[in-house]
Amino acid sequence: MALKYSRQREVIKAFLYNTDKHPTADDVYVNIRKQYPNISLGTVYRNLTLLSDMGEIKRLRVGDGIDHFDADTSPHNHFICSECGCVIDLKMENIDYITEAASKNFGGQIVGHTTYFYGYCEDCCNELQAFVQQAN
Amino acid sequence: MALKYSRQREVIKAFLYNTDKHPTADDVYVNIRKQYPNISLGTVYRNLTLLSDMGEIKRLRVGDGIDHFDADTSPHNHFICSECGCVIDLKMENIDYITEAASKNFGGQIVGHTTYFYGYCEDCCNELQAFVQQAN
DNA sequence: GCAAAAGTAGTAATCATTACTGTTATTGTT
DNA sequence: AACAATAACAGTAATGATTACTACTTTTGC
Repeated sequence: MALKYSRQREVIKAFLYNTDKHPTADDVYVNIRKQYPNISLGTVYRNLTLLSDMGEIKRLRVGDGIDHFDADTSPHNHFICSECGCVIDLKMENIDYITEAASKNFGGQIVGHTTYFYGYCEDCCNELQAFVQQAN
Repeated sequence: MALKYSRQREVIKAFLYNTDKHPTADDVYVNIRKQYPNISLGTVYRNLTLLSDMGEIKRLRVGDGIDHFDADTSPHNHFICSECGCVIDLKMENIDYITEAASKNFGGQIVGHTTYFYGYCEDCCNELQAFVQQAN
């Protein structure tokens, strides 16, 4: 029941805190194995679930069928590139007021929302533009 | 290449059009098997993918790791009950203007968004209230 | 230093989904 | 109506992310 220290969990946490990407369990596993070749994929999954249950990290279901994880638990929204699949933090105003709009004409209770924006990231926009120019 | 008629596809489409629920592939499979015991799960998956690629239905990734499907392709938002997992259509004003808020300070191009509201559905709210009253 | 309990590595199992394969149904053409 | 081309199917095997299990290792309070 009581939580005990584990080096593996610390390493996983440190890895997440030191990236602005939004890695999957396998991303975490592959990267940490460079330094700790013995770590088990099950350990990575268990600790990611544990950390997100404790609220220290956030689990993102971005729609590609694979869970991503984010050490930044402050309220913010995400963008997912339809081309390369990358996940990017958005610096935008708070839009939680949309829950009020949703609460109208609804019998139950709305607690919150998850919003993902999609489109083309800056890199993919540039590549696409280069491709079009080359064609001319 | 050309699309051919298939009874199975028609039945799948009809089932989806006659429910206000948002069934999973397995829901569709189980229900249609009552009438067509020979239908294959693979056929259900293939046709659901085909229909959603053609834009006749919409694939919903509601965050439970299982794809749900909706025959209503008109723009509307969904609510997912944190208690029972049900998916409900929301009758609410259009909130697509949030993409403008997201586009500010963003280098790429934002095409759209997927927003899911969560909380407790009417039925679960009532059950919860009954439970609380019973405790007093 | 020791015992209780939490955590781990490694592997097996699960579950949704997709791919494959040999057969069946549809369709445009005689 | 019969025919050939090909889309679609049923049934099954394979895939990929995730979870469960088990015997061993760490941590921790005394």
